[in-house]
Amino acid sequence: MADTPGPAEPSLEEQIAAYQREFQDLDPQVEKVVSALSRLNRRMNVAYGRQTAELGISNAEWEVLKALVLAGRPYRLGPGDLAKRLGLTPAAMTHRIDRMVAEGLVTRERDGSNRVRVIVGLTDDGREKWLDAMRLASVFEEELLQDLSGEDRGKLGELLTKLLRRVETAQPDAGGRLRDLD
Amino acid sequence: MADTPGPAEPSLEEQIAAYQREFQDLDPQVEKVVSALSRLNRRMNVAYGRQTAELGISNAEWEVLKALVLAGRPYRLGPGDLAKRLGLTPAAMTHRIDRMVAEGLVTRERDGSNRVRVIVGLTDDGREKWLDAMRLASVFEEELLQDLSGEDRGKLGELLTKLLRRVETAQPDAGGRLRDLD
DNA sequence: CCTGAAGACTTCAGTAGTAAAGTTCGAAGC
DNA sequence: GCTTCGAACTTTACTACTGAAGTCTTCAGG
Repeated sequence: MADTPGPAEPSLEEQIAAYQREFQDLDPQVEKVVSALSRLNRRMNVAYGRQTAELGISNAEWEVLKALVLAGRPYRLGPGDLAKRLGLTPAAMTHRIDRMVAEGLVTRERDGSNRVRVIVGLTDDGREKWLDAMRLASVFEEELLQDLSGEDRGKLGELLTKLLRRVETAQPDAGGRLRDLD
Repeated sequence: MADTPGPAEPSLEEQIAAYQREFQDLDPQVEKVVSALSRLNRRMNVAYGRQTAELGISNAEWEVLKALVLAGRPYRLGPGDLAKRLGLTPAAMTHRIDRMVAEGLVTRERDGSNRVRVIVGLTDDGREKWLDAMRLASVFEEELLQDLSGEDRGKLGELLTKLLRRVETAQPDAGGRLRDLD
């Protein structure tokens, strides 16, 4: 009956056209960049979610593993620090760590020298999971960029870095939770 | 006391270096693009959240308004269709619409010809909010891209579109919820 | 007509997040 | 050496989303 079996999502081009129609004083070039960025990110998150699910972890857990590994040996950070790096509230971090300890991906210990401090450490199992995830991710990322020449990849990295610098100077530290408005 | 008052988040450069250290078979050029994309998106969402909060709505509500406006006049869509466009489950859509109806941003009616179908329509108030949000967003987006020449903006749009095309063909319709894996 | 299957939305139970209050320990002043 | 302040994590109450089950309507067949 429905002539449109999947109305679903309009294409990027249709969306740009709709913006022009509904809000004239908008630079289509700018809107194209912004819309593509946002869609791209959604798609990438879906892809990562698929991959981490394959490994039996969630994207959220993967982020924690990533932060610990990127911190470098001995792969230990406090919950507060982790929360800042992931852009979560400390409360959310507490719960996430609970789950990950239960799954054996990380350990939670009290700091010897300061008993109110907690230290989250990567287990061997956690490190293995991270490596597995990275192997999958790197294949996906290479595929994602496969249509771009080496030169284009460099250019893209450079352009994105410029944008990033701009927002980062505008929002000194948005590493915190989303609502540090007041 | 702490020599590192805000350990917070490592810079993009530090992060790339850490990846090289921890996982050698990774193209730094690729990782730079991917990391920049992900950070950029986080920052942008923070910025949008700040703006919509200024208008007394949430980012989630803004997305619904956006979908309705972009659908074109008469600015009406069913909850199921909306859910697909936003990448949510129908259940989440029901609740979101509840809130937005209560705030007078949209209306919920039964379709005359098919009484099981529901139609969500934009109110004048909702359209106003969308316009306000767009004005703020377009200023922000112009600022975001201000360091790029017209040529660079075009190039960036083109490169991002290439990536998008690649993921969209790889994942035919990920417009649905995140977990259509099984 | 009545029945059964399919579609579209809603309801329910469970999970993960935020904000704010609570707890515990360490450090600085008196 | 007590006491108070502050830092770091946890707990509590609430909000939003997912997946699955439920309800209601339409449509096709006997």
